[in-house]
Amino acid sequence: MGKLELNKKKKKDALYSTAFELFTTRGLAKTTISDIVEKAGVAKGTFYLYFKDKYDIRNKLISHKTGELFYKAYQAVMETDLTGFEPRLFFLIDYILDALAKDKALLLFISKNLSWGMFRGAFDEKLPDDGPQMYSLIEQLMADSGFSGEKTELMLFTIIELVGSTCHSCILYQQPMPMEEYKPYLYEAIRHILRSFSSPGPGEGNTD
Amino acid sequence: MGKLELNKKKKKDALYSTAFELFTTRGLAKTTISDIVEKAGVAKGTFYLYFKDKYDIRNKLISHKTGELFYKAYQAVMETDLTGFEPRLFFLIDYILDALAKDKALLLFISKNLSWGMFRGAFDEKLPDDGPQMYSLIEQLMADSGFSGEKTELMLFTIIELVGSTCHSCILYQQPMPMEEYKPYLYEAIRHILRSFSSPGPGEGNTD
Amino acid sequence: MGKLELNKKKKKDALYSTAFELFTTRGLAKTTISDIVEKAGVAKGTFYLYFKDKYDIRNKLISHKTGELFYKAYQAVMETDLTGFEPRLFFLIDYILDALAKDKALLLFISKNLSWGMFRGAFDEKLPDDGPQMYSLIEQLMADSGFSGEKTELMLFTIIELVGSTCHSCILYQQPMPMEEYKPYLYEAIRHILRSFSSPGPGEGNTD
Amino acid sequence: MGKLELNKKKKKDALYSTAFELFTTRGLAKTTISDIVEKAGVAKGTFYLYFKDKYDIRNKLISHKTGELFYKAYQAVMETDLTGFEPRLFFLIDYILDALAKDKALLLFISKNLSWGMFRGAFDEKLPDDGPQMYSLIEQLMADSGFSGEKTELMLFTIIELVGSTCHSCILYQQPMPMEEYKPYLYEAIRHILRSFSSPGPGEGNTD
DNA sequence: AATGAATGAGGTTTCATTCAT
DNA sequence: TATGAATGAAACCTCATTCAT
Repeated sequence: MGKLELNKKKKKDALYSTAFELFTTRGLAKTTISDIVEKAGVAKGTFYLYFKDKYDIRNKLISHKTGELFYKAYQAVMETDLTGFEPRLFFLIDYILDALAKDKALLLFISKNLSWGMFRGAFDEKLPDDGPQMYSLIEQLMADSGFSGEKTELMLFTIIELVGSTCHSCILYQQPMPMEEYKPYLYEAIRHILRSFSSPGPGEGNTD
Repeated sequence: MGKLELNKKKKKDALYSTAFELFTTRGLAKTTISDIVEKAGVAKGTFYLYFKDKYDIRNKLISHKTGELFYKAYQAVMETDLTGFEPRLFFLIDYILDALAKDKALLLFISKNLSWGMFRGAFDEKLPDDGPQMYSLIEQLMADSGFSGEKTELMLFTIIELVGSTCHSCILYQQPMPMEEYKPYLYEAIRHILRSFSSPGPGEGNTD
Repeated sequence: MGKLELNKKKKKDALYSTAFELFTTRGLAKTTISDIVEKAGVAKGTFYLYFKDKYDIRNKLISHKTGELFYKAYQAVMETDLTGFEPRLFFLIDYILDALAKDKALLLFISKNLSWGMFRGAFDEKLPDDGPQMYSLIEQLMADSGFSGEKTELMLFTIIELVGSTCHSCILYQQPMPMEEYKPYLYEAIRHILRSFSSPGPGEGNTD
Repeated sequence: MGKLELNKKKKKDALYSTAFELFTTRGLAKTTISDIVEKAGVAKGTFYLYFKDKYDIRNKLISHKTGELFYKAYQAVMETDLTGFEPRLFFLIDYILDALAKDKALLLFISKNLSWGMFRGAFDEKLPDDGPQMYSLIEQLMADSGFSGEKTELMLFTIIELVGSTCHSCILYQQPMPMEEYKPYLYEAIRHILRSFSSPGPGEGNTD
């Protein structure tokens, strides 16, 4: 990479990290492009060389940050000796919840975006050099764990929405209780949900 | 109520309904106070007579609309012959999901705010003449159904977050599938969650 | 005075005193009519029954407050045994300076308006029931003191401007020194000014 | 200075001179920022690039205009053959009074600000490229004139306040008489004041 | 005489975007 | 590529004033 290219990347990165800091501290609506470029130490015009507007850089950041978090969680799973889908899934959830509990700004930022849309590549614009997509990582995990079955997607959807939504409330507002206290109930609920998808589906089996 | 008072209420109501319409059609960020007052047919100063700013009227609207929806659902439950907590709960959920499916603008507006905070009176400012609070309605429902037990709050929290979060995705984006298709799985999952809270709690019972 | 008349005067007085308080604490520009009526506990429309606008009540207040101060000073002089113009003049100045030093808000308010214009009835609008005008009080003082002479008006003008201007700086900002320290020099200067007007006027006498 | 820098200065200067013109013709309160930028031919945003608000540009203008006037007066003194403090002082006063009599708008603008605060660098913000401070100019004049003595500052203060205050009344309102008529009396008074500071101070010497 | 809800002109201020350098 | 002064539309908000009650 030439000197020019390096310099270019440096400015872009400065914009990314500054924007993230400002979005998480003062919020999207109260962050202006002027704020970002000033703190990043680049000129106003430079911003427009790389991003269309505030929402453009926001979307790219969400996509990037979420992907990064899942990828780290996935790597952590792979470094354990765990086998089987369920243990690995709980490890993954645990990892993510811990990370978010430690970085509430991040949680607030990706917020309820930690949901299904993210997994299905609903985002049009990605960081160009982003790694593998999240959904494929989970599929990988399931394949590696010998897990396979119908309705798998629905099961994942249900679990992800439940985890994302409850952790938002428990971590950020300690409502109705802190995450650590709620976790046992959440995991128990997830275990039951897994079973609800393993047993003959609604309307399929004999429910007499 | 005198002529003056009536006129006062009329203006305020015009602001409320116009703001709701604009928020749900073009979004909060793209709705200006000028838009609201112009469409409502009142002067700009009048807006500031009743609301601090855009966010003030938004919050009051969310609180009001959510409360209204729950109250209607509660009333509908009471008009049925259903007895027992579970059937009533499913009727309530069904009622709300149907209402939201029919009014996606409302869903998008109260969006993921259809969550725990709403139930616990976390909102400081209510419409002055708002009816009973939502949480007390649910408690009423449970008491009437002879349902009582510890961890009831946790159970409600878990279910509400799951329903709110999944319906957002299924109704608004048909992701991963339309609500009607997902419903059987959701209800089955809820049934299992209910059971997970009925059985001895995590770490409490014998889990051999 | 009937009950109605009394009530009327009460409201007007409330407006006067509230306006004075606000003008002296937050300044004219930052005081709104809304502020005044709210604090005075009367309705907005009531303000317009008695005053044209903010500047109207301001002018009437200045005129009133200045006249009041001079009248008190005059009365104080009259209660002493002092005779002769000079001793009485210095007593008068002393009285006023002390009063202003004790009430800096008042000084700031009548500020540099404590000047010639005030003495010559330059103000069009007076408080209807204001007492005798200031200039006639001084004339009275001079007549009572057996003082009379040409150029008397010029002498008074010169002294009043000097006192008003220097006390503004010394009392409010202690610049270049506090009033108490400056006073001896001021009085000495005034004594010399008196002499400058007693001696043959400029261009009149033989100045060889 | 580059083309860009020149253009920048041109805009700022246009704002300064337009603001001065409007402030002096229609007054501060009745001049809006919209008026200024429109007449100056720049965009509204440009104003906020250089000034905080109306009061900011006003203060900078007062400081600038007063300094300019004093500097011109000082230069004029230096071009004469006058020696000794008193003749030079009277020349200086004369110069300033004439200038103000010819430019009543300027007098009204710097108004009673032509006072002690100005001399002691009480102003925090100056035009960046402002010349020497006024007080140091007077000190220079006194040093050059071989004049030195205690209480010099007090003497200057007394004279400046007297001149500033009386000229305001005489020039602007011809009250109690036009400046030209009052001048002989003013100068005679100043001569006496000078003597009052030359003779043993109040309470210091034998005044029998 | 007194009220105070309603007005809306008109002010201030912000900020995304452009473009000459 | 990078700059940052300049723009000006468009937002916000205030407040003196009116007038029906």
